[in-house]
Amino acid sequence: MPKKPAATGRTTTARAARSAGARTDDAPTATKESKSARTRARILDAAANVLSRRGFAGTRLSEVAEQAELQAPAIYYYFPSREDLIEEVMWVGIAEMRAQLEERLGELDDGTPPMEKIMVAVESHLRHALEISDYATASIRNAGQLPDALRKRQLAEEVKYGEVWRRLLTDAVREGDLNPELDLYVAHMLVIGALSWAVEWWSPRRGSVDLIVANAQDFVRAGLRGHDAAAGSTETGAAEAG
Amino acid sequence: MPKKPAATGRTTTARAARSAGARTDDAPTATKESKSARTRARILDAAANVLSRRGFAGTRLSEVAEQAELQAPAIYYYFPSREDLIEEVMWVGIAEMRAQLEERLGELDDGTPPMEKIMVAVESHLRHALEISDYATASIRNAGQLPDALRKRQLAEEVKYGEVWRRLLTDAVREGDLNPELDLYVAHMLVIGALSWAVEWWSPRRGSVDLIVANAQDFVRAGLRGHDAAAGSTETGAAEAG
DNA sequence: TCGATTATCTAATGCAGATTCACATCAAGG
DNA sequence: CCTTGATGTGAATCTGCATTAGATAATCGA
Repeated sequence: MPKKPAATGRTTTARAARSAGARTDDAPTATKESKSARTRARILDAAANVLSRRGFAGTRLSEVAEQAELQAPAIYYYFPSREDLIEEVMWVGIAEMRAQLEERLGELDDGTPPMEKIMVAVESHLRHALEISDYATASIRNAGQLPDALRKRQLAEEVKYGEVWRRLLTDAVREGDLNPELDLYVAHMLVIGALSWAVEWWSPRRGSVDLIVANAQDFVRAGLRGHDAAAGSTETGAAEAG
Repeated sequence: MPKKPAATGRTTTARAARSAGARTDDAPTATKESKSARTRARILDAAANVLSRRGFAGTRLSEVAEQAELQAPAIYYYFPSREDLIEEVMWVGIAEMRAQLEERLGELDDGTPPMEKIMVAVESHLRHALEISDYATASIRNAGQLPDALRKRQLAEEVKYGEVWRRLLTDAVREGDLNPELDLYVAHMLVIGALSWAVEWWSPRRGSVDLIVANAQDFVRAGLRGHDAAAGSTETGAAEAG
């Protein structure tokens, strides 16, 4: 009966090490558990990748195993079940997203205007989704197809991430930077949608991430602010009968 | 050996029937869209619904059958295989979307300014996705997870739908209605993303579709137009082909 | 080198779900 | 009624895949 490694691994799944890319190895003692941890991380990474491409139901342990360069049953040494593995990917996906966002926001000057913070958030979201992480893609693409049981933690993280955004938006409102005709929640979702959708169409051939970021920032800033004229001429003959 | 009904039938739902031209039989029994056709449509509708909720790999024929109120093997009387069934759903999804958009655009005055046409497109997309059709939701959510073999037709339709939008956007550019800093393709995708994402978060509890439409229109219009003070450095045209 | 703990493999097991097959049922006409 | 084709069914295959069991390898402290 072998002792399994950190079953419900939460933070620091050694993938933090990979993505942050900060250290090769700093603690001598860390090296020992590092092999096990690294295998676990390899599996998790592979799962994220497969999940992002195949979807929840389409994620086969055999494919995960192949990509992690081991045999499928070995996965059970690190995760109690397929569902647990997937759950962790989904959860880590958004958690990292929020972590990165808060880090970026933390680096800003106290006096930074709300709209500028939103621009930072736009960049953070896009870069994370496009450059860094299959986790984010997996998380974004599969949120809608996950059985409720698996969704809990992810949902909680999603809420937290949403709250950060929400705060930015309300700050912007207070500053008068937001088109007053916009419903805050709807606006929030429109922005997140514009950004999240990028994982569906972007590829390096579509232009540099920098280009995408710049465009998205322009688009979101203007969209949120609204045109001066927007206050008056909103009616498009479409939704007048509220 | 019973004679199967129109194999590659497109006359599926009443709605679909009107949208595209048939390419197979209709000469002998021109007016026979009765029970058989309706059963087929029921299956297709059920498949669209299941597909939109479960994803490609998660779509079980048993669930489709249950929703269509028949037994799973009966599906094979109308569709050669699970994949064919799914393929048709995906394909019809976007085809209808485009059909509706072109219909709406066709109703407009010749002199309608480009930006207003875009507003109509925004409304059309949202209403179709939110109100009318599981097909659209299924199509949107699963485009990224479909095996290439199944993707072909859908992709073709997607391109056509994209071309309609593209035309609207280039017209707006000609009119000087678009922020010149925006890359056309990226802007297009940002808009589609903001709209498509609605299927992930909207529910009647989030507000009326009218509200969503109005907000989206404001957001998109302002976002595309850009605001007057948008000055800076850009090398638009980086990804300007396609 | 030995044994113990850790890590991983190969060969079952068992189920779920697509597809097939061999009959039912049903509607309409003779 | 009885035939015939259109529809549909229930039970039987066949396969893919998660999960388990039972070894074997690798690592390491002594």
